[in-house]
Amino acid sequence: MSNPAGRVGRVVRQNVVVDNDRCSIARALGVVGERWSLLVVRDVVNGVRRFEELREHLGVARNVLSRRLAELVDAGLLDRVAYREFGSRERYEYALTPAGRDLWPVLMTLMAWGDRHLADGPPPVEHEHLGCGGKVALVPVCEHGHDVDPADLGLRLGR
Amino acid sequence: MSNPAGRVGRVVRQNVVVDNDRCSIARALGVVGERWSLLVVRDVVNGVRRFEELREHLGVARNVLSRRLAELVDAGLLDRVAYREFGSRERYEYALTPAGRDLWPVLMTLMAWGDRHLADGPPPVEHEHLGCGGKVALVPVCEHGHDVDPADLGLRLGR
DNA sequence: TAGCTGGGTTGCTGTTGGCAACTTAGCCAG
DNA sequence: CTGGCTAAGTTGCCAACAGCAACCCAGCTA
Repeated sequence: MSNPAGRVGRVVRQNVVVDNDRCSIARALGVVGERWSLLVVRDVVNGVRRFEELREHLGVARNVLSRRLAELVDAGLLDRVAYREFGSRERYEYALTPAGRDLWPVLMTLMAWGDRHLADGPPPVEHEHLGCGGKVALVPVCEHGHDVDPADLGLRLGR
Repeated sequence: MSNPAGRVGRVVRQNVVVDNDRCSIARALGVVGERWSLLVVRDVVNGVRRFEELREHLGVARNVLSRRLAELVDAGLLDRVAYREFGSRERYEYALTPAGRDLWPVLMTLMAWGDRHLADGPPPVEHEHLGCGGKVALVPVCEHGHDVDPADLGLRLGR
């Protein structure tokens, strides 16, 4: 590793370079980094759970969706659960697992970035605190309770 | 749109479905959703700025990296800036634009998710508040200052 | 003048994405 | 009990993109 400044435990602002296959970002992207994965998760979060609904809303080819869903089930982000409607045979829909549900902050930050940098109007969707109706954002806070200015954000290598 | 519950202004917990090309998540993924984009941004954030360094650290093919960098410059996430070292000709390195820098929350949430769900040990990197040394996380807070429990997070359609 | 180095481009090949057509399982109507 | 309908796929084919390796190019140094 060509990382002179990145000694263990040292706080640095740059040149914190982790071997790529140990990096959690790289690993996360290995699971949800493919073309439709996060959009599928987004739709399932939003209540679109069935194959045909997903295909129609996403405009994705059936075989691609089929593969993506199988991979997401496989990766433990979705569960394939049976359901049956009146006068129809048993079918399957897709539900989030806890791991899948935990992706909501990723979706939220992506959405915030898109709202900010790619918008052509007001944000089409906002997150809201059901308790009080206020808009919700993700803010960086340190374990001692300080609000953290992004400029004061450092990286520390673990052991 | 097949979205009976999603009337404008109505707060709902699911079936909030936005037309795909107006969705900020879809747009964001259109820019940073391709295979190496976020990893390149991550490396540039971490101080890896030059073509050869990026290529070596990411293990990506030159032509692919070349294309990705051009696209990221094009999309306004990176700037191609000249530099010159003693005894070398002028070369170029890549620096984050404000829009690129604003991706840090996306990287942070991805990292947190990977740390939580794909880890095989302690987190290799942590974010730290340079003021006090405390670990930093992104927490959902509403505009009225309440900490928001993820279970109390709703979606609201904009106009 | 020849060689080195960073930062690419070009050509070839293998994998993935996308479309369209076909399949399958159960329900229902005649 | 035959034929049609629907959701949820599967299969086949083609085009686009990723990956690898080889080559290029501009300026520096020897």
